[in-house]
Amino acid sequence: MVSSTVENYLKALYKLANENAEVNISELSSELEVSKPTVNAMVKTLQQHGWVIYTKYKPLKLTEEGRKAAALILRKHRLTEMFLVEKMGFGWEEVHEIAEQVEHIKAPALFDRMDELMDYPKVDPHGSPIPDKDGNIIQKDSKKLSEHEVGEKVMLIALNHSSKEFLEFLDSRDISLNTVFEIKSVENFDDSMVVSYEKHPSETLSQKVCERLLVEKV
Amino acid sequence: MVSSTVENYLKALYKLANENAEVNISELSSELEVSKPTVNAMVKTLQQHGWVIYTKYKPLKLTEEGRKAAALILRKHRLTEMFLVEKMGFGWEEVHEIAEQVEHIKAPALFDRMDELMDYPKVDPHGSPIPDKDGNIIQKDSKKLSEHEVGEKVMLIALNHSSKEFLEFLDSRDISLNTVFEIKSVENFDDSMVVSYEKHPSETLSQKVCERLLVEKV
DNA sequence: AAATTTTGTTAGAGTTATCTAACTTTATAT
DNA sequence: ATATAAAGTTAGATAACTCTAACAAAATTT
Ligand SMILES: [Mn+2]
Ligand SMILES: [Mn+2]
Ligand SMILES: [Mn+2]
Ligand SMILES: [Mn+2]
Repeated sequence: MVSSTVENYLKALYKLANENAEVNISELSSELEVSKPTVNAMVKTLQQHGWVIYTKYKPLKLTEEGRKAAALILRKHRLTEMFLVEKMGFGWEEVHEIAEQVEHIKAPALFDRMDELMDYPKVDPHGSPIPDKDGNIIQKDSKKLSEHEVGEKVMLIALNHSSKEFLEFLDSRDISLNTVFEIKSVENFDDSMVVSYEKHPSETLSQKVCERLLVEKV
Repeated sequence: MVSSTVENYLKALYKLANENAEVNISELSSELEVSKPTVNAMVKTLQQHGWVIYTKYKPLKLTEEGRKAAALILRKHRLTEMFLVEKMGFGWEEVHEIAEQVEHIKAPALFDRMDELMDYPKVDPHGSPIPDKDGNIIQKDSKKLSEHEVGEKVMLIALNHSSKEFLEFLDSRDISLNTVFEIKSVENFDDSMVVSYEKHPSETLSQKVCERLLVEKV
């Protein structure tokens, strides 16, 4: 049976492959905060599972089977997060750590039941898509808030990175998924934006924040 | 952090200590289906945690701290089982395997939330008591059905052993917790009992079954 | 009391997952 | 083109958890 350690490497590889197609040992090493020799050894395990194509000194390529296996772990992670929020009353900033553990549980029925009880949600509490049982994943196309212009009205549909600190910042400003922003102005100096949204007639968001908010035009 | 392997040894030790007070390496070895040298090594780890008193060639004694640590794992196991049955619609025969994994998750808030959502249940789906947050456990006193006599009316409050096969047998006879039996007769030859209960005017239960049903007089 | 069986320990080894140190290969800069 | 830096690999070690084989101690039987 695949250990949670191996599953975490696969997940990290999947994440990096979504950003770059080809992935370096070094990237995986810093993503997972383990040494390069450790990654080097683990890559051989991933290869034995048919999840990665590996040739000495060449960048790693995730295979289709690897992509699917990773998506099925993400499915468990995201169903868990959604279940914790929707059915158990946790805040969106509390669920990632728990899901990081629960995603390794080998009990398909548990996750299918969560799925059913929530009536087959399409996204997790942070707006990330939930892969289906075959590992298919529908990525809604969205743009960063920072790429939009003054006067546009956009709705928050997902987050780019979702650290606890960032989520708590959003909570403090009453920003949640589906919040509709109107862009009032963009500061040339630091690319910060002034936006308005329900109950907040004027709020300034730093560029860092605007890059992490994925929105679609309304 | 304590690994799930170590936690499983502690649980097994707790279980055996409840039956015998003193526990042998051999007993643990067969309970967990690992070799005796493996147990011998692990006992030294348990000792380092202060969970067991160990002297070469002497039987093991669970310490008070060990008892408490074990009870807290059992708490997570049983809350999980109850949650799966009460809130997620699983059958009582499906939940043990899942709980065996979930009990190792390090997220106190998850289990406290389950507890709260179920309004602090006292027993799991098999009638076993759920320890409180301090590891205190209230064992309801009950007798085996086999120890009762003709004419008595008793209610099923817990199960002695709860293998999937046994639970499925009970399902097939519509026997569940709180079922009230009236003992119609006891067969001297094989100690089987004929009982009646709701919708079952006459059902024969083997001695093996009667020994696994924990009941109290009504 | 001696023999036998059961129980427990030690020794030695394998697997997984990790590290550091040293080296090699590839990429980048001068 | 050469030097330097970055990336990748190999070697060797450690910790956790497991095994089998061999031996020692304790308990049981004869
Ligand atoms: Mn997450
Ligand atoms: Mn994880
Ligand atoms: Mn159980
Ligand atoms: Mn377990």
